[in-house]
Amino acid sequence: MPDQPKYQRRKEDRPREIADAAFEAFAEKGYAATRIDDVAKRAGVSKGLTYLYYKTKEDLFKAVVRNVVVRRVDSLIGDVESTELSSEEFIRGPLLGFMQRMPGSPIAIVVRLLIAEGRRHPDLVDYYYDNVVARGLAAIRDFIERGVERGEFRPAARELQPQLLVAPVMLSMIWRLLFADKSLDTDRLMESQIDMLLAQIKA
Amino acid sequence: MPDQPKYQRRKEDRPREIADAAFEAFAEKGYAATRIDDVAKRAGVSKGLTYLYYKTKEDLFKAVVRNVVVRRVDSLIGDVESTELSSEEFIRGPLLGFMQRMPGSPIAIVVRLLIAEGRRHPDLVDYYYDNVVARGLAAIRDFIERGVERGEFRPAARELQPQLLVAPVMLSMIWRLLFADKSLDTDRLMESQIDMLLAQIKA
DNA sequence: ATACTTGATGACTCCAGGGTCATTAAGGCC
DNA sequence: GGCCTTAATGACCCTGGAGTCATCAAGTAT
Repeated sequence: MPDQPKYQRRKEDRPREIADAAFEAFAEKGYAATRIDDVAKRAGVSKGLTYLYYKTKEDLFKAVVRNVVVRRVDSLIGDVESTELSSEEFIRGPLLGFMQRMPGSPIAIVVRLLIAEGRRHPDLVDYYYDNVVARGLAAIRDFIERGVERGEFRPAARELQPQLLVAPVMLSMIWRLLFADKSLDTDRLMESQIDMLLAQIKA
Repeated sequence: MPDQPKYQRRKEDRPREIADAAFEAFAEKGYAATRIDDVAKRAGVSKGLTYLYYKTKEDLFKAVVRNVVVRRVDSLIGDVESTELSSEEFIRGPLLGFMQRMPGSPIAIVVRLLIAEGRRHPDLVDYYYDNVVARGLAAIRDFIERGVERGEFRPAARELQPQLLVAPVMLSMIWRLLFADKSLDTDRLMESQIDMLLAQIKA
């Protein structure tokens, strides 16, 4: 019977592991119904340790949201600027692909958590707005502006509300969160929207 | 000192009054954070009485959702069929108006509650799907079909996904629930979407 | 007026679960 | 190998809030 130690000390990795476990738990049950004990078990850790790294359940919640958001957003926005495709090619290619992946991504779960708990965490909502919404909208506006300057879009394209592009993504997210079983061709939904928008703004 | 009775017995009205109070409370705080005691206070009633009419907190929640849903949906769907306007006039008039009112209506709050708590109440989600979503989508499809038959819409309009009309409503709801302060011209958003859709399907 | 039914009350029970802390032992250092 | 720091444990505390029930009194029937 080799006496393996009861645990390893892994100060560096614990916070992330706990946050990941918490994300899973929150995703499954929502904030209120998630038990810290359950988070700890998923992370393979005692309840007490969770409180060593996160002083309260709310702290943990905030860490989880910030975590997911930060990990995801930058990559996308980088893409928009680095591409060498024409505007239309970019929209129908990488951008459409990204939009289609959104409803199944962790961002969708963060959105649900925010809708559910946002009222009680206004600072979190602000954080999300600044780091995801505002930056996303700005990126779309920049992209349109560039298209206009290149002569690919009509100048009137500047009046377009970026939210028109986001709306079917939002609906698809909610649809999948609520009606996972009831089928809806969310990919086609986004394609159609892009068709309509391009028809409006193409030079 | 007139000896007014401590309470009246109002068997008939209590359930609705309690459900209304509960709706308010759930709207403000969400399901988990709402205390039955608080609901009772808002309804001007003792906690015990709440349990006379609704056996558990969950029962109360379900009653609230069913209540709001039932009260609202029928009126709308009736409108669609009774109108004598042309299809375009109807869309740009009453339908647009209805869409614009959605984000501020109790339906928006029910949507938030469902997103937050839906996972744990699948029967409620089904109920909502059958009574709101399915019927709403069917109404839109019927409306399009009628437009095609009248020669107002191109036959290809039949291929249109009704969700394209709903998407900006959804986004506006979520936007207002989360970012009440950050302004967004949701009315214009819906108008633009309708412009685009009509451009696609008009004969 | 008196008795009876039942709508309504609110003090009470009970426990789930967030948060604490005394204790343990991993693992680095000399 | 012995010592020390501190990551990690888990038994415990304690509050808040869902749900109960003995009791009261409003309204009704006789």
